[in-house]
Amino acid sequence: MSTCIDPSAIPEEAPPDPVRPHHHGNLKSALIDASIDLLNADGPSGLTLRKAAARAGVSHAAPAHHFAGLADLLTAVATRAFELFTTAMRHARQDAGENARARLEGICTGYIRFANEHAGLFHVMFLSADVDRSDPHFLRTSEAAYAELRLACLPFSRVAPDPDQTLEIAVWSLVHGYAVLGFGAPWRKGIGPTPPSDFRDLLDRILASHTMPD
Amino acid sequence: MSTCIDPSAIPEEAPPDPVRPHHHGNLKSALIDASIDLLNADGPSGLTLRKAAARAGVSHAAPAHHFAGLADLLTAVATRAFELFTTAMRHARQDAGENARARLEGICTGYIRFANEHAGLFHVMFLSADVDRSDPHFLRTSEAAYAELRLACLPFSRVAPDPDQTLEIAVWSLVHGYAVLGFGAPWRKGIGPTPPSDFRDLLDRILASHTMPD
DNA sequence: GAGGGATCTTGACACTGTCAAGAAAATACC
DNA sequence: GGTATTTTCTTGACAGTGTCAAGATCCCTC
Repeated sequence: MSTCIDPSAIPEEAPPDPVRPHHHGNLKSALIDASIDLLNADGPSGLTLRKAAARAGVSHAAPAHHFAGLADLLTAVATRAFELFTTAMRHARQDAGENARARLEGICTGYIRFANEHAGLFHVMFLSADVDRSDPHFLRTSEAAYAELRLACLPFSRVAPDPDQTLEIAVWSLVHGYAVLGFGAPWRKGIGPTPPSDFRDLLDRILASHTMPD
Repeated sequence: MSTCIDPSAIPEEAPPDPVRPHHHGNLKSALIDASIDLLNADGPSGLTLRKAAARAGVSHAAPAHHFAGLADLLTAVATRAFELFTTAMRHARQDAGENARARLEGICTGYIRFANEHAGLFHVMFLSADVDRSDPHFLRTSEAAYAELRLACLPFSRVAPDPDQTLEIAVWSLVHGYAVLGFGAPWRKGIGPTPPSDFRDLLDRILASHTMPD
């Protein structure tokens, strides 16, 4: 009897999708990737739990098993983004060579360029009200990014270590304010004046009263 | 027959609400007020078209006749907020007296204090992705706020007028970055280091290389 | 006083995040 | 190896959101 029917010929009852098994395999990471794609494509409001799920090829409620909610996904995205941010600044520093001043400049340039080129991500990292900024994993990676900037400021400290961190806060506020008030993200256009041709002039004003280590 | 029934006794058919007439009177302004209340109470995500309508005592679709959509309401709220912002800085400047340096410091202090005390509004003004920042009315009021800061920077310009606006952009970026990276809004907690005891130290670094006009 | 435009309401739609219940697969356990 | 449990995902539902269409109501003008 069994020979009468070729098992491979009959339309089998429920092989739901041979290419996509029931288990995704690495859905958590895939959802973060999808979210970053959506943010880069459509800006801060382009990210949605359901759209991220659809882009990862999964039903709308699947993310709930990996993220407690939208805020949790946003926090994970911001965390991943800070890793990219740190490596971007690190590369900018390395490209700048050995000179301490050039290195700090490189960090700041990387900071601003990242804000412009990844405006959606940058928005989530710094401006989203939903990210849980007390999350331990988020804290660790964001502080790693700040450490990169702090390290570049160290050679310019009036006293080392500066107890009030005045210089690094000044540089950090300057570059962040400049990046945020800028210029590049289409949904932030027209916010301010034309940026100066070179950020160096602004940095000069912060470092003017200091000895140049090189 | 008519005497059999006291007209004031029967539950009349449809006097919908004697205290609230069909026409609100000044709904557009009332919606902006309600939105500001909601933002101050519940933060940036507390503002909703329907909630603003309910708070103004009006049906959920009524705002559509005064605002093209949520983005339009947000733009109007941001515009109103910039007016408050400007007067706040102006008061801070007047309280600071005649000394140019003290006046600039007052402006910056007012800037930061406003960001902390009206965090929800500040978020909409500067950080919301939905505000139409090319709206003429918005542009006018926001530029008035910037003018207040620019005016306070004028006495410190190396050359007057500074063609590159380097100084004012430096001060502006510094104070804005400091305010945004701060400190005060509960949903932004834990973002950075402890702020220095006084913003004056940071301002010193911007103005160090300049002649003090007073 | 009648017409017309502005203003508001009601109802509906698609979309959102979130929850509950169940199916399917992987894993643990005996 | 076979069963039980846990993890993972699906389906379905719910309230809340912005937005649109159609109608009721009011005010103003002619």
